[in-house]
Amino acid sequence: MTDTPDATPDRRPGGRTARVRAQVLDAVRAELAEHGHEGLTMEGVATRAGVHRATVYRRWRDVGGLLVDVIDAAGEIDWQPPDTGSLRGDLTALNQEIQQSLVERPSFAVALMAASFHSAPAARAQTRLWTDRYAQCEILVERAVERGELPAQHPTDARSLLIAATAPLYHELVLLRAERDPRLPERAARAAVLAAAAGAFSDAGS
Amino acid sequence: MTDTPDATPDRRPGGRTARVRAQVLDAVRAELAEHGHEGLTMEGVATRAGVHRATVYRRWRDVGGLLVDVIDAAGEIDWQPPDTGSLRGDLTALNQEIQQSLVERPSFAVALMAASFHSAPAARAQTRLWTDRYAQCEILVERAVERGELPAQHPTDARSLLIAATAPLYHELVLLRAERDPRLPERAARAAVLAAAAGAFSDAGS
DNA sequence: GAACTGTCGCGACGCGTGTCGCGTTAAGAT
DNA sequence: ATCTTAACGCGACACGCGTCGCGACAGTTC
Repeated sequence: MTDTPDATPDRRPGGRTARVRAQVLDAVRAELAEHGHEGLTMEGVATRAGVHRATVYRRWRDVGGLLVDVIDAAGEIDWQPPDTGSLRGDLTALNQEIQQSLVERPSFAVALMAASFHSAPAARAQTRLWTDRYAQCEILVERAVERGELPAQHPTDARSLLIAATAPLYHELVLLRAERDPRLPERAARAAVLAAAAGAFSDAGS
Repeated sequence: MTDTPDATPDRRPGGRTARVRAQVLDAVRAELAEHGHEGLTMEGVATRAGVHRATVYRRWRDVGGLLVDVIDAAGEIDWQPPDTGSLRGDLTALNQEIQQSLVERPSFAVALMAASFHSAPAARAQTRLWTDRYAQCEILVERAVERGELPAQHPTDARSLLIAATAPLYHELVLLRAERDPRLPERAARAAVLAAAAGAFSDAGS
């Protein structure tokens, strides 16, 4: 079921094993923050964690395995979507959060994306995390419908709306490597809301 | 000026040098198509090109250098944006082209993105290529204004509109790794056009 | 607390990658 | 046609990555 190779041995989860895991995962985050995804190496993690290389190889197999464990750990922290009182405000706040995570150097989010190209398990873990986040954000659309900001008779596809609102951020900052634009979060949110109001995300074709 | 390390030696660009370059670049494309970006290795390229490893290292330095040369070569082929008679049709056609390039296995475009995370020169070359393509597509918006599909008094920011129309494709297929959705190109194009008609991409704030 | 066994530390090994120096070949100049 | 030298072929080398087998340690159970 899980992609995690052997990161949490169920046979003996006690003191030392758990301590080694915590040391290694902390080392991964520290190495990621210090050297970026480029400098994330098995040997560096092992050395920083004060653990032998073979141990890291045995339990996590490769860099992707380390990322999977870190991603899953990140997915367990409870995250709440913004609630500003309006759909446009919510999407703007969400975009600002996304922009912040993509612009900070080094960016943990960018490191995950880069690693996902090299490890299928890491890619699946990342997809799981983002799918959960988008699902959690669907309540933004529901609240907007309740407030009357969106028409109720044309049911809006929440996922499409959310992706339309957030995709330009990733596209500009990650793929096009553009400079940070302080107005982009608000503009992308506004465009998505206007499209939604025009029925762009209702199931009925034009 | 150019990021290309030493791919085109200006001292002696004649017969053998040019032939080696052509062999190596062909080998890069073939290896990319056969093994994906994962299996693109200097030794594999050298072997397939019938050239010694040291030659490849000397002229292209690393895998990123090879990609830079291939990307620049791809930018020299003349590409024309679609012209279907309507903005929505143009954007839909553009999105279908993008989707095709991202879905085909192995995907040359995805390989470039993955490589761009590991080589700054390759990333710059890719950014140059995409910036050119988006600039070429601005004519789609100009034609739409001429046809009266978009209001002329509120000047539409062509780049923002194009990114809003195409970003969901990359987001779904590359980052979220969703399955191919035959209706996504048309839907993303429609949403962008509706947002543009509502003035979402004009310079004036809300 | 004593036996059992999962987990870790340790060192050695194979392998692929990247570099270097030298001799050879061939492109460009006279 | 001959010379100069840029570019390539070749083999050897160093280095880091990943694996393996063994012994030691510590968590679990009785």
